[in-house]
Amino acid sequence: MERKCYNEASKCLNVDNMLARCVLFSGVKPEEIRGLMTCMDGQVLHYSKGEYLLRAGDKIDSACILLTGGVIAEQVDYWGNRDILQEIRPGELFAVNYAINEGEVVPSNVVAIEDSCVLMIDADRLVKVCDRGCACHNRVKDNLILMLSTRNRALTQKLRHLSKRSTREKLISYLTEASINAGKKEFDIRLDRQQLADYLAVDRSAMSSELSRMKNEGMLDYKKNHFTLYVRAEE
Amino acid sequence: MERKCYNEASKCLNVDNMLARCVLFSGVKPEEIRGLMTCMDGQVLHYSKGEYLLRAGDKIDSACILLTGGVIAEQVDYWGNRDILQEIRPGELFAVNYAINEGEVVPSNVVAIEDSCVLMIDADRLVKVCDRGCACHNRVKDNLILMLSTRNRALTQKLRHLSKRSTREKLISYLTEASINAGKKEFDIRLDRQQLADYLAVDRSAMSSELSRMKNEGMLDYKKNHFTLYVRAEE
DNA sequence: TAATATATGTTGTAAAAACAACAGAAATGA
DNA sequence: TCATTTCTGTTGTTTTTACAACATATATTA
Repeated sequence: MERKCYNEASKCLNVDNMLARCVLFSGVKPEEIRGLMTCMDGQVLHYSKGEYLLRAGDKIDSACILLTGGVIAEQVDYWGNRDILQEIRPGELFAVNYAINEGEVVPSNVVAIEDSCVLMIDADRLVKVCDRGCACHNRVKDNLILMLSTRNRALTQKLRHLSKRSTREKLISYLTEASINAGKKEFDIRLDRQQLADYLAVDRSAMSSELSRMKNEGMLDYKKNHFTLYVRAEE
Repeated sequence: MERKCYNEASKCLNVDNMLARCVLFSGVKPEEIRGLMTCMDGQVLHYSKGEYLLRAGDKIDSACILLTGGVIAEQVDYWGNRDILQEIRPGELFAVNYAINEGEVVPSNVVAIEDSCVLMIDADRLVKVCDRGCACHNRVKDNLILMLSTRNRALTQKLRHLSKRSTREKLISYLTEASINAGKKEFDIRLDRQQLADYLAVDRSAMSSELSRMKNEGMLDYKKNHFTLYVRAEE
């Protein structure tokens, strides 16, 4: 695992444009990125395939952006069962929540599945606006707030569905939300059946059965991704 | 529902000290709060018991802090079934994620269960640091990042457990995390059985049975809130 | 268009969870 | 200390879900 500062590393990597397309740097011009990296002291670390970037239990002080390669977050339980939580692709920001809140430990391993370059940005430098008071640093901070807030919404939403005990209740929660978002009782959903089942953490075929039971009961109608909800008198 | 600016309303409410204890205003002196409220144009709204602060589907541009009284967030599905998601107490910040991301609709109703006073802060004014460049405004922004990040961690963590399909897997996920946090295989948990069951969205007695099954299999031992995990060879 | 692949729905069976009812342990308080 | 309440564990029954295997519908592509 070798370490370089961003401005040196970027000579070979040529990732300025890629970074400029990240939400975190939205509104920052590619040519401003290098200045930003100086003031945030961005460091680029190289990991070989199979090497661990983070291990469950670590405490960290830097947020990470994957520049090249690929890494995954994996959860390994006490008894050794492994579960892949997430695949992280170039341009994605990760570990930021644990870097900002330094006391908290990282809950999962992060491991390189290809040779990878990772940009590390110290959370304090990311959050505290530097003395030079550069406008783009403030912009990054605003972007960070937006990203955290967006993620928060998505998580809250999913959690509302997953907190329901039965498949039917999960479906009702999901479909109600889709209907609220659409602003009407007829709407399309973005997920296919398998994706929806995965999202709601249920079996696909069992979910299909439940949907058709609900259709028989007159609660709703659907064809593929198009749903219609019906209020009806209790029989 | 009547509306006043903060500095006027606070004459009767006397909530400067309470606000100063909120995480959002941590590090801001009580006497600075009023200046901050001027520059953020904080408005205080009064709602009578039963009145709706927000309805599912609304778009909003202000974050809310409950000053006095009590409100709840409730989810009502398309078929009219009501579910209380959250009780909000004085000092708590809510709706901030939907205010920051203006395009998104609020997914649940918020209704006053007592006569309540609510401080509304326009999200743009909260996030954009004002021209006067007051230090405490920047401090509030830092606090907001910390709050969003903390909440993000809690949600991610809960979601990791709830994404598991079976009670056993949920328990394994929860206990593994507790063990990682403790840094050893022996630890106390903060929740009692009913709270843990609610957190994992399973039935308490079924969860108790599962725990004792796991104990019989030699995976772990426990007494009340004290748990010990055992690695053991497959029999 | 035919052939193939993919997505969705259906059914019966096995497994798991919820539910209900109760017993015993621990905590609380008079 | 005893009575009462709260918490936890246990058991049997019912309900729900997962699972597997297959049927049908839809989409894709040769």
